[in-house]
Amino acid sequence: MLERPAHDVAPDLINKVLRVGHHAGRIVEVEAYGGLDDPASHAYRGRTKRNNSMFLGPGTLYVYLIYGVHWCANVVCLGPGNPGAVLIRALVPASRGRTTPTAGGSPPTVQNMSGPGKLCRALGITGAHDGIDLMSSDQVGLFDDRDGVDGRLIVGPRVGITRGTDLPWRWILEHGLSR
DNA sequence: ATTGTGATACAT
DNA sequence: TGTATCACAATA
Repeated sequence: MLERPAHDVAPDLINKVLRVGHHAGRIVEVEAYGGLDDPASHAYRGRTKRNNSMFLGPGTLYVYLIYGVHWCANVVCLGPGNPGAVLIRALVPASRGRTTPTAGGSPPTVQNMSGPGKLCRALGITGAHDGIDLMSSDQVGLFDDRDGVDGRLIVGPRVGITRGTDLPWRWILEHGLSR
């Protein structure tokens, strides 16, 4: 499933459910990032302290801080010698737009999960989750519930980058954020 | 040759 | 605001 290039895995993550603790969201927008071949990837210049979890193998959660403010979450693909990851850019509440009432805080909404930084805040993802194995963790999980939002996939260039802008490695579920 | 440090550019 | 990179200094 994840042991393929990120640009191959990315569209397959659409409509999968990402769960963190008692919050969950259905993936409706993703971007793929490669390794040494992709100048926009954090792994482009090899292994560093920050991108270390991109090298831990498929199923690893790679979480990094952007603008010194927002956490962003990626699902790592491929193996240690050939890093790649899928940036999760937007979610909608799981279970057909309704979320189970949670003890305390209000459940995530469409609006507060529409963006890579916002979704991490909504689900409570922080640097503490960097490097977690999605397949074996009981705190975080990635699921195919064989359900999802109907719609076409819109493919286009990645945003917020200065290099590698030619690659059509962004996938958005049409109407995903409006249902 | 290698390692350290301060400035700076920019943010998958 | 954190990080990587670059230029250059210091070490040896």
